[in-house]
Amino acid sequence: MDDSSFTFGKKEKLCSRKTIDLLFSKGRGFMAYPIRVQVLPVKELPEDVPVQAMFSVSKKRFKRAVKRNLLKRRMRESYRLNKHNLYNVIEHNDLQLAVAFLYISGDEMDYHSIDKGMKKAIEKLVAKIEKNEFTP
RNA sequence: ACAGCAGGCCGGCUUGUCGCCCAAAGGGGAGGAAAGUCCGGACAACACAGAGCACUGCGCUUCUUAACGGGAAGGUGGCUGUAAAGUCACGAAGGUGUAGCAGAAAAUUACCGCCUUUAGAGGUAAGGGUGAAAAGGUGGGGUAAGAGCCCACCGGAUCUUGUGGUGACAUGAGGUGCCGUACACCCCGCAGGUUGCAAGACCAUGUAUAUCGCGGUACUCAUUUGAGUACGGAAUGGCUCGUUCCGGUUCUUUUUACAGAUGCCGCGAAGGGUAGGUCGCUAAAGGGAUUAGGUAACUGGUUCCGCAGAUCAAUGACAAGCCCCUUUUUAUCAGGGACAGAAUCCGGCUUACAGGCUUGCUGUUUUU
RNA sequence: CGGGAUGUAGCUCAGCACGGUUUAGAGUACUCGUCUGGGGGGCGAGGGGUCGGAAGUUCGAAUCUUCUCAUCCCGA
Repeated sequence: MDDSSFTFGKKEKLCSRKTIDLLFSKGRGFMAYPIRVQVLPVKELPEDVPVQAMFSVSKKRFKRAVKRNLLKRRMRESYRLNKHNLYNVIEHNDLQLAVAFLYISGDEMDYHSIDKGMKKAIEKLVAKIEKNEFTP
């Protein structure tokens, strides 16, 4: 684990509209309540990082932009602090992934509950990688 | 002191750990509404010789402003309130229309009643019920019975005129019996080209070409057309005139010549493709303090500051302390801290909002 | 982010516009009756609406005005 492993810069964010479209049409998903994860192995990410991630909260479930922003920020914070495990595994397997985290629950949860969910999600994802589900 | 009316301001604070965006040097990083997108501008692209009509919006006065349907101060009337105040309406002059049901009648009214009269017929708005609204009100005279028919007072309207005010208007004097209500339209004045930063400009990527315009080549072959006007069509536009552009009839048939167009090539438009980047993009009708003018909105001067610019989208998470609120006699503990997140930028309006501070005014009660 | 449209019976729509006053209407679905031995289908009758919500104008609002809440569409 190096020093920069708690950062979450622009390089690690999933920005390309094209890859997002591809992720939701071809990627595979699983649940880790209150989060739904959508994953796709990508050949050529534009930046030299193992994972590009994005976070999303439905407008239907939360009308107010303030609440959506708050939940996205909590998810991002939790991902930032827990991602090192995922990075290690991926570098071992020589992969690049595009990942989306969608907030599914209908009510506003505090940071600790979201953190629990995020840890569970990453564990599941790591397990799937170790079973070689994403190697083509 | 309590209750209330009108206005202004604030919109938790501090520290630590780990992070994000812009700049690359320090530094800076959500709001009063960033919201709704209801008005008005700036800015950009496109359109545009001009004139008239229509449509839409606004409509008391004076001022304010880049502009406004906003704001300030003020006027008149209706409604609400004991009051402070709030709210709605208001265009010189004039014209037209509508008012279901009920009711005699919704505006040149006559069912009952009253009066004249043999009857037919006529007069009448005092009384009646209907309705949202019923012919200014009270008293007296008058009359067949009644009525502004006449008179007094009161409430309006209108004309003449004096005074005050920049003005809307206010107020005094005199004249005229002139006297229902509500709404809408006509009319008058002012404003309005359209679309919006996903506007628009540039770069990168780059695959067949339907179609249209311009230029060139070939005139071998095939097809087709032939001056001008009436006329028709298109563009401009909400519509009309006008302007500009295009088409093209002429009794029929044949031959020849000339010129043009299409089939070929190039360029441009369009179409198709791309979904990446740069600019627009933040210094602005800017903000704070102070001062001068003005009742005020606002304007001028001086001085200081340089104040978010993301692009699937930053401005955060966690912890501790303080502050405020709720429960509790108090403290501890526990729970909670409104509405809400920039997206081209400004000026307003409207809507949402815990709690707190503050100025002026009104009413009631008590004391002096 | 910008622009625009629509909310009426369980469902799909009329009626709204410039004109305010009718019992808010049609199709389908539902219930009952009837024709049939029964089903389907036909015929007849019936129930079901605070016209998305709240204020205002008016004697009177689904309709006009203002605010508000949903849903949908278009734009590099």
